[in-house]
Formats: sequence, C-alpha cells, structure tokens
Amino acid sequence: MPEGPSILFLKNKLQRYKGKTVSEASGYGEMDKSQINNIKLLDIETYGKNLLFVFKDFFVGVHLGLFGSMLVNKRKKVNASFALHFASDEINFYVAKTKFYEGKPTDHFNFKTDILKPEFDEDFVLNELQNKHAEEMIGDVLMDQHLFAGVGNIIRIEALYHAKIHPESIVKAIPEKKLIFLLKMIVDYAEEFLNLLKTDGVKEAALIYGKKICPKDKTELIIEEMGKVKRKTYVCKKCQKLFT
DNA sequence: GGGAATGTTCACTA
DNA sequence: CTAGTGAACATTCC
Repeated sequence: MPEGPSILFLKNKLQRYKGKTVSEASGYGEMDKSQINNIKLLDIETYGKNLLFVFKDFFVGVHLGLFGSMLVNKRKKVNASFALHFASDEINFYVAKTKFYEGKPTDHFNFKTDILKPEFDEDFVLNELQNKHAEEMIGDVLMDQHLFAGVGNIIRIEALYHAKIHPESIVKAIPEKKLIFLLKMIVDYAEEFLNLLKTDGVKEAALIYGKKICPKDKTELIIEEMGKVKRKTYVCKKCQKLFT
C-alpha cells in the first residue's frame, strides 16, 4: 500500500515511539542489526516512500516496495523481514527492504524534492525539470524518485489528469505555467491522498485511476504503458493535452 | 482461482 | 560498458 502519502500515514501512527528505547531489532532481512540494541529511537522520518528510523549516529530506511506492510503489536503468520522491539511493543514489517545509513537523513536525501514535506521546493524542482529533464516525457520524469520523491503511479496519473497534461508530453514543450500548475496539483493530490487513507477511500475517490471512462466527457480512457516506465497509465485524450 | 497491482533491485542478455 | 528485459519479493485484492 505504499506511495508517499501511505508512508507518511504510517509515520504518523508511530509518533508515540519517538524517544522510546529500542531493545532489539529482528527479522530475516540481511541488514546488520547489531547496532540496534538498547538504543533510543530519536526520531521517525520519511523521505518519499522511505520510512526512516533515526538513531544517534545512523538511521534505518524501510521500503515497502509493492507488497510490503506494517503491523504494530500484531503479527502475521509469516515472519517479519524487519521488526523493532520496545519494552512491551513491537513494530513489524513484512516484505520490506531495509537499508542502513550512516549519519543523518539530510546527509543522504534532499528534502526539497519530497512532495509531502514543507521543504518541497517548487522552484528547485521546476528548474531541475527544465534543465536536466527537458527532453523526457513528463509521465516518466514524475516517477523519478530523485526529483519527485513520494510520487507513485496513482499520484502521477491523477495529477496529470488534474493538470490536463498528457503523460507523453515532452517537458520542454510544456508551458512553464502549466508545469507550475502540475507541481501544485501533485502536492495538493498527495495531501488529499493522505486524507483519503483515513477512510480507506483512495481508489473510490480517484478520478481516472482504475476507471474506464473519463468522468467529465464520458469518453473511454486510454489504458496502457507509455514512455519508458513500465507501468500502466490512464489518459483521457480529450481532457489531457499532448505537448510535443 | 488467476491476473494484476500504490515499487524497486538485481541478474542476465544483446 | 550500456541499455533493455524480466524475474523476484514469506502479498493482496478483486
């Protein structure tokens, strides 16, 4: 269940563990867990789709991929790939990938590119888009986690629809005003996504993702892989303009 | 019950 | 060496 908002949603559920002592870490994942032993969990952060557990001189990034999940004080039948144990609580991750990072999150991640952070920097991202990704299709670039951390397939599909831009549009051909509007749509939709998670209504509320016809003009949606990214895209040919 | 899916990495091939 | 592909992932949801 993981696009950026889902990860932030999980983080918000874990706030009460901030400042608590982790007695040990477990799980079949290969990451070395020997340093996680009776140490204080200083903070819980996110960067895009990564959930970050911050300790004094290092932090652990947990990535749920497509199939991952998290349970607090509950277990599945299968073994957890990673788990943090507290005095009487435990956080269990299933089918999750973990990575050990030295230092602080800001040493490794540029928060200016995280669509869910207050630090998200529209000017920085716009500049990167126009200077380093000018020749690419917008639908492809949106999935680039270095520039749009937290954007997943649902967000890119819905945001492009809201912005009325066809995913196969070439970045440099899209008017700057349109790009700026798209950035706003991404941030707005990510926030809406987060709210929808509270009632589990993301799919129902989506305008075209998972649908067959455009809600506006009732024409059939195009559903296929476009560009280099191997994921299905949904497009309304009438509502979304192709810039080439 | 089968296929597809909110994602990424890694092995393999050309 | 690079770029493209396909599988894998203690899955889950129609």
